[in-house]
Amino acid sequence: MPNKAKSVTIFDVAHRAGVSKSTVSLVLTHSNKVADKSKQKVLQAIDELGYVYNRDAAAMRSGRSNLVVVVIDDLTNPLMALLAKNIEQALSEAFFQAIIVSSNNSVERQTQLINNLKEYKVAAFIICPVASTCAQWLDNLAAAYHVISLMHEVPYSSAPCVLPDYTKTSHVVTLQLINNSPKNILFMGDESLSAQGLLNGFNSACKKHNITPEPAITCTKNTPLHAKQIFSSTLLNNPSIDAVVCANNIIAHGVLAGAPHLKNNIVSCLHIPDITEMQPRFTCANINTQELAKRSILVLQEQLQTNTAPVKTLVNVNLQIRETP
Amino acid sequence: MPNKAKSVTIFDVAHRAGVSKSTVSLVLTHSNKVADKSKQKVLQAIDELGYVYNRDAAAMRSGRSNLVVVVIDDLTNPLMALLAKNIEQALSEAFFQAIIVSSNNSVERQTQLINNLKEYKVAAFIICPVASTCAQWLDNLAAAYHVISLMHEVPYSSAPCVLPDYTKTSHVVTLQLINNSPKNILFMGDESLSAQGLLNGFNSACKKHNITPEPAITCTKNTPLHAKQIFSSTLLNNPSIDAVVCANNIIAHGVLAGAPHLKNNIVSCLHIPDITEMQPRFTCANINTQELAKRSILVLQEQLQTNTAPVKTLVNVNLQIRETP
DNA sequence: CTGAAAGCGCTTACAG
DNA sequence: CTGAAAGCGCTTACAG
Repeated sequence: MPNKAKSVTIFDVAHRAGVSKSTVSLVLTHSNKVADKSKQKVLQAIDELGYVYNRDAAAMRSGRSNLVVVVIDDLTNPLMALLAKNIEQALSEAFFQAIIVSSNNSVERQTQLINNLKEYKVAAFIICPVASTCAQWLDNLAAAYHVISLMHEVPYSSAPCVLPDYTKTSHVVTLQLINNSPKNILFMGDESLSAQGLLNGFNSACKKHNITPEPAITCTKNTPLHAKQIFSSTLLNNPSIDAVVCANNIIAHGVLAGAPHLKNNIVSCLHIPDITEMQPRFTCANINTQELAKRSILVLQEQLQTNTAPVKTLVNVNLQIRETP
Repeated sequence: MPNKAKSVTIFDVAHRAGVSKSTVSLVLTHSNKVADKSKQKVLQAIDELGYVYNRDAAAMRSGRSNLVVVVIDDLTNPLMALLAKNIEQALSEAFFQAIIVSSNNSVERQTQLINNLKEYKVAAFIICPVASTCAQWLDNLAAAYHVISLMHEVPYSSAPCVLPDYTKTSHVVTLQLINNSPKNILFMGDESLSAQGLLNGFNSACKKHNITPEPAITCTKNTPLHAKQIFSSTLLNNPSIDAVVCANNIIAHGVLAGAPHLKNNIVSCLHIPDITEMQPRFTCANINTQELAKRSILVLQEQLQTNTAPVKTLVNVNLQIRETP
């Protein structure tokens, strides 16, 4: 039962309203150089005919579009899903239409998606780049399209980016942990583009207290089970570890499962929302996805209006201390 | 730094390849009535010029499109995020481009989104309808566009739908619980469109064993905290309740928190993936999102090719019994 | 198998 | 403030 009578065009509207096509077009583009009386007639005709605006035709003619592609690295990560939702909302308030797609942490899929979407007229790409994104590739894209890198920064790329202050995140979380006077403290990162920032903040916090941390460890898979296995075997080789800073609460849960006796000495940098959790189980830093979304749109609008130099926007995070159970 | 030299068109390609526009168009639309030699010349010219196909122009002229809008009710529900990912993948394999948007469980937002997206040329709408969706509205939409209702069925709507077998889900889960010979069994539903199906399966399982269940309860908010509060007060009024069938594991976690002594008598119908969970904590039924995605695409393709009568597709679920801890 | 021509539904100067 | 005309980049019959 598809598009029947899809043939209502501005010509029909103009005819019915007793004005010219141009006038209808001016009404549709919210121009102010149209008489109020004509405008009312046009709006009424639109209503009576059930006319729907054809944005493809408009975009083709004008060279402009209100479509913004949002490439999420992993929709099944609840933090990224929340971010996607907030971005969509913020775009909508700025009169853009979001197109959300997921690259599933695959650089090939990321490339393919963007190449596919280049074939449609879009105003910009907001990308949460996957780990192995090439800086050259991103810069080439940014040379031809409006691009914003969100949540992660591709090293040595000059594309504008908006992200949480990861270094501060791990710094404050680590300082909080050091209050417990641990002896041997370990950082467990993940494979995301932001792991380095987290490690830096961790190291600087240790240095501040003249602590030499254990050699940092990376979880290749972001699951509690994997984190548990990795941590358990690390603990076997180095039983003196008595405190752990984890990149996120997924990893923290795995570490806790592998070493329940450390439960007061495990903290998490990024808090990923967890549906069955009734209250945060680890001291962590709260990522403000709403603020990230808002900032991205501001940067985007600035880019669209004036071709300004790319900027790096760091969004603040707030320490959230676990209430002792 | 936007679209510069965006002016490469099939005319330029045709010129460079030494053929006509028509020939280039035929190559682009994968027609088989073009000589191999010409095809190679065209492909080479495309490559050399960095030509990118303009699908908006093509869609406008041909009246066809490969864009499929996927309206998710709540992206922050991990089960729906997973479904979105699988739908996108399945669409991609069928040479469609998915556009994912989230209605955030708001019927106004759902309407607004779809009205906005009607202004672009799209091939179909795949909608996970929110609770208060009006059947008349959906039927009107389905009269003008290709529409598939996914995960939820709007009562009395005649739009084709693809969903898990909710009635069977709660039925098998309840039967499993009845094995523990509980005395007073309660159903706790949510406010989704699928709650009725779950309740039916629950009731039929009770009836089969000549059990009269307690009056069912509905959680107005899908959070463990709310479920805990609701259940705790229910238990105060009716302390004899000793078994609970929950609509999903979010609710089940709340119930468990409110009544830890019932831990072996709490089951969950729908399993919503939970990032920090290492293994399922409740006996539940597994929803196969991949199968749901695949089925949706099959129904969609059938609709597009032949305007067949709308069908209702129920996808099977598998009981997953919790291992006793 | 290829070329010339018309047209999809808009916007945009440009005259009136 | 309004109208007639050109054109955005394609596809589609229709002749050759």
